[in-house]
Amino acid sequence: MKPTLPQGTRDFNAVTIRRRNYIFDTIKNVFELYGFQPLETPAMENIDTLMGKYGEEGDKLLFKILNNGLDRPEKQEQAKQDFEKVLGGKNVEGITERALRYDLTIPFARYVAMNYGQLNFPFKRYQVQPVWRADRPQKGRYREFYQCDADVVGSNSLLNEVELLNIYKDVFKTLNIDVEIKINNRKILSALAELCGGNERITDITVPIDKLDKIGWDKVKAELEDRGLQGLQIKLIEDYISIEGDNTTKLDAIRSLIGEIEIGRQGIKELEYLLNYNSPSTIHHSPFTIDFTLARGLNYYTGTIIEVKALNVRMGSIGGGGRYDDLTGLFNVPDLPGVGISFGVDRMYDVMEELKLFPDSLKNNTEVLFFNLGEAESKAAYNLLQLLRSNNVKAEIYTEQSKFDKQFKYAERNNIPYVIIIGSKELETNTCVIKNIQSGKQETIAQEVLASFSFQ
RNA sequence: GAGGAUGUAGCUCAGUUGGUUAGAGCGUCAGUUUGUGGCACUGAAGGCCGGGGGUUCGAGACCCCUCAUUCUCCCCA
Repeated sequence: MKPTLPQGTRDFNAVTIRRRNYIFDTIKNVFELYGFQPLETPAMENIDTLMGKYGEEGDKLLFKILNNGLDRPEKQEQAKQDFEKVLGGKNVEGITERALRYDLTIPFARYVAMNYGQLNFPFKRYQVQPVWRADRPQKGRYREFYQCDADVVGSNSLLNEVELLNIYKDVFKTLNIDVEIKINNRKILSALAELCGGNERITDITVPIDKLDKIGWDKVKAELEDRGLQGLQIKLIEDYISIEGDNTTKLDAIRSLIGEIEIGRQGIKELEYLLNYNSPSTIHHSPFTIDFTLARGLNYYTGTIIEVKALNVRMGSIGGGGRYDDLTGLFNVPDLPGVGISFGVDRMYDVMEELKLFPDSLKNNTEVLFFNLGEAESKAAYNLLQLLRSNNVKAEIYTEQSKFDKQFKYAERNNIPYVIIIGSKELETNTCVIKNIQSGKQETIAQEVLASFSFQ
């Protein structure tokens, strides 16, 4: 058979893994630095845990796992009936009762709800694991990809937002990725919705304006009309999205637009708090940008919302997050507020590769290769090999007794800087030849002093 | 879910208005060189031209179907 990969999945070679680990390690270090503790959850969850949490679209994108044992004779009749229902578009427990995780937030909420009694609140966890979505793959979109999340539950304090914003700032600064960190507040959008006829309009308003930078005002306007918004309301939304300038200017403008509404005032106050806390003297030079068109699709967000966009490159968002007042309510633990952020590592990788941001020092591999030039020769080499390893020198031996040509090429292609040659001559005199592949220089030394040779 | 592009050697790709036995570069293997790689030269192996059907005297090329990859929209990280 011809081997292939499932659509949207990838193998990772050594170089790629080293680079990915560089990103993972950077993020994890910052998470730990801010006092977050690691958590891992299973690749699969009960399907009930995930269904209905990501909107209609999300349900379609869940990878569902077929139950085992459907072919057992005593189950076949039931299985056929259940499958009929599946064909009608329903999920039936008899056919599938598990699904692959779609994000890290809902499994975390499930975990918090299950362990509510044991956790020490405010509870801060980070999680670095793959998620799966049955989306159609394209640039920057995969069916299996990693998310790195940090969340805090059990605290209403905006200090948590301050922390998370600074985590974003620190990670992208360390990795040298130029980003725009955009923030907004759902309460401001709620106030706008209220002015447009009620809070239940929020989706009709946010979905179109979220697309503004992509499709332009005319199309946004058309979509608003389709969704039943009318003259004065559309004018208001136009005024809203037309707000421009630095953060201070934007705050002034939004105040005069929706400042009459209580929830809007709250949202503005929160936004102002975050910007002042992070950069008290120079609000306009803040690394964070107010973006009133930022809405975010997930409807469980209730306060601050954040999204990170890489500059100088065409790529969807590489991170996002926000505050949710009642995530665990879905699992019968009400009134537990939380706030979290997520890093999209695979997109960050693509951005860094495109902008050539990976340091060369990541090519960390074997330092020494012992040639294999015969039975007795390789045995002598093997003893020295183990000696070097015990001195923490990354070393290997060529396991085939091949021509020099081959062994040299192996060293070259694997970027191994040194080869050590022990042939019959060296065997007799208890010496070995150390050759630097790059410079071509070589020297013969006694085997007993090899351990103190400095490879660099 | 909607639309576009591309499938030819291990890899990257040529292949003219349809015309003999399908090519190049890189890589692989062998040799020049049995204890010294990179460079050079010589030679070799390697192809159901994604799959199926059709048009034609004749299809890698044209038409239809199908599969795969990729990009855009929707949505998202």
